[in-house]
Amino acid sequence: MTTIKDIAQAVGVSCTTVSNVIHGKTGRVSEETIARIKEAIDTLGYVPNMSARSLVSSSSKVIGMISHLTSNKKESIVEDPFHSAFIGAIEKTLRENGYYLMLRTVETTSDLMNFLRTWNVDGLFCTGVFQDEFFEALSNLTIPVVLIDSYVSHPNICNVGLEDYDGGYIATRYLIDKGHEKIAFASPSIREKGVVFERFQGYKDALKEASIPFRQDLVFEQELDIDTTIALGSSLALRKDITAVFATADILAAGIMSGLKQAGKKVPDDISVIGFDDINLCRLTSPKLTTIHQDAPLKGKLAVYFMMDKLDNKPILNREVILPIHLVERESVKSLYQ
Amino acid sequence: MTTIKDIAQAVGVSCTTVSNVIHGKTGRVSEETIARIKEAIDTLGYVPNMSARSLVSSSSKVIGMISHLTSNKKESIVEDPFHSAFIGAIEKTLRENGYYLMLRTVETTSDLMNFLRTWNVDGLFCTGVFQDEFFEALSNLTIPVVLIDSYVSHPNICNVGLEDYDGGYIATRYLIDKGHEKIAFASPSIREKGVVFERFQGYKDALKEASIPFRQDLVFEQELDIDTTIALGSSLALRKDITAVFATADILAAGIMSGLKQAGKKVPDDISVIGFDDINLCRLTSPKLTTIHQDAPLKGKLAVYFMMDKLDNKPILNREVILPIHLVERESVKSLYQ
DNA sequence: TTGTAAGCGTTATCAG
DNA sequence: CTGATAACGCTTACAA
Repeated sequence: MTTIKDIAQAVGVSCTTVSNVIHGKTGRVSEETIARIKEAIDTLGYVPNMSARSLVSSSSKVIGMISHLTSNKKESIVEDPFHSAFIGAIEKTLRENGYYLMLRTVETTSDLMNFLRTWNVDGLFCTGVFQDEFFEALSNLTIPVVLIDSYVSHPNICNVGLEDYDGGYIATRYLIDKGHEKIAFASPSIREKGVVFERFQGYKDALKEASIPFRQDLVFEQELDIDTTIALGSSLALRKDITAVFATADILAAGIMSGLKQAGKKVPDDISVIGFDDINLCRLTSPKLTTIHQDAPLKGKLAVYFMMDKLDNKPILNREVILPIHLVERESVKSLYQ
Repeated sequence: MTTIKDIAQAVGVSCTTVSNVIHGKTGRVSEETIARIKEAIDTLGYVPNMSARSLVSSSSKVIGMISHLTSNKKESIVEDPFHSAFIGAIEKTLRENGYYLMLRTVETTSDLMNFLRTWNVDGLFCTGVFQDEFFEALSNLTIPVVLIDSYVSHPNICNVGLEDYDGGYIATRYLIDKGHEKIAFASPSIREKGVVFERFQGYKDALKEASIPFRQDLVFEQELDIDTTIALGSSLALRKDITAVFATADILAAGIMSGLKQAGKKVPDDISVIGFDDINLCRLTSPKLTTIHQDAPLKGKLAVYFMMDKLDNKPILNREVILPIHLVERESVKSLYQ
């Protein structure tokens, strides 16, 4: 393994000079030395040893992508097809900026702290953080933290999120405009200050605006695994009163459609369904799923931009960016008029 | 940050002793010292610094999950919903064994080498490796390499794969048994010694066995992005002669079904479709997709077991494990008889 | 313009 | 049973 020392010896200079050249602190080094060092680096195939760098600088160029395992969710972040969509974008952008991505699942706050110190982690991405002890810990960190899809706020922390409230509102409003009144709300568990909570508010406000009374027995909180979503669809089929359902994730919506169909119901003729996310799946179901669109790769890219600005100590003008959503009309909602 | 030195001072012993206790080299240390050291570790919150460890031991507990960017594929591994299914399993199992997972996309062989040396990477996972210069480089590494879904073989390298040939054969045979003869083969590009190549052989052999002539104009090599798959479906609808299509990935199959439907064809009445992988999507399309099942999380788990055995220098009895597949009959294939 | 030397946290060797 | 000490590769004052 070629080290700085090897380069220094080969060229006949000191380690300092080599190190300086490597870091572009080239002010005090002659053109010729620079050239010879650069050549030696190439021919000897020098690669910096990050462990050594990290040891001396207590910074590692490692960015952690953290999946916080809450008690009920057993699998790690990458299980979720939606999340995996932007993790690719994150790796790419980080790499282009000279950083490395570590994936890590943590269960407790101290798991997280240990991880950070084990590697001198330089920065952190997290998704779906709530107002709890874990968030508390995050906000006390000295390294940059960028949250994705989280409704918790702190001066130290950047957020990239979505118009979730608007999404919930627009989806519901769309159903109402099509003449629906008995609109079910299906989602994973609605936790305060969470993405789903926001969409839920949008749903309720749209109802209220249309003077449709909110009914608690129309909200269905479910796990997102395929069996439960399909089962939910089947049981929804039994509810004669419901004419439409707003599901806060496309995979949920698709599962419901499948269950509905299994129970002999036709979408959208018997019951309308609208989703959220606009993943590819929406174009593969039949009927194709009407949904609220969001741009997942852009989310990832923006998250990394935030991260880079913070790592470079650039001033952050705005800690939050909220990406727009819009409705994509396809075939899963029927108008009750005419 | 608490270091070994801090612990040593607190307890009143040397760093060596602390280090020994940490590593269970406890033979030569008194019970009492051990207890006191352990307590100090707890109360002071000591966490080992991996950079330092890595520096001195040239091993880092970092395992790389490599995505090899070939010229045509632009995005990184995690973009693929299928791959993300087992990457979660990998992170989990690695973590349980005290390792860390780095995700990294590389374009060239030297990118890879640089990455390895930068971090003293202890082991590597790769998917979809072909017989090329990149593989050459992998097989010359001194660290454990575990390949997933690759048909290249080398004494240094472990493989976890699938009965791809059988899958291709069984899928095709199933269609033939249902009376189909004009069976299209749809897949991403068929590269020698690749997963798809094997499935293709299975397809051809099943045809041959049934004395159905193989026709090159029935094979469709396509990208897997949703637009092209749907377009393929639509264009397949124009081919009056085809009665069934075997797609080597469920996302492909689903796209084709969608395109077919868009072009006014009914699956399976007008044309039958069979997929491969058995991802959740299969139960969300309508008709539900008949497919070849594989166990993706198990793949991930086994890959890690291989990795652990190699890292522990356990003897590897068998460098290859081939997971079984089986047919899952759903609704997308129609029998042409009666 | 370049070099010396200390030190980052850990482990391993060898000597008490 | 325990402790010095050197070494891993790199950066950074400080010297020259």
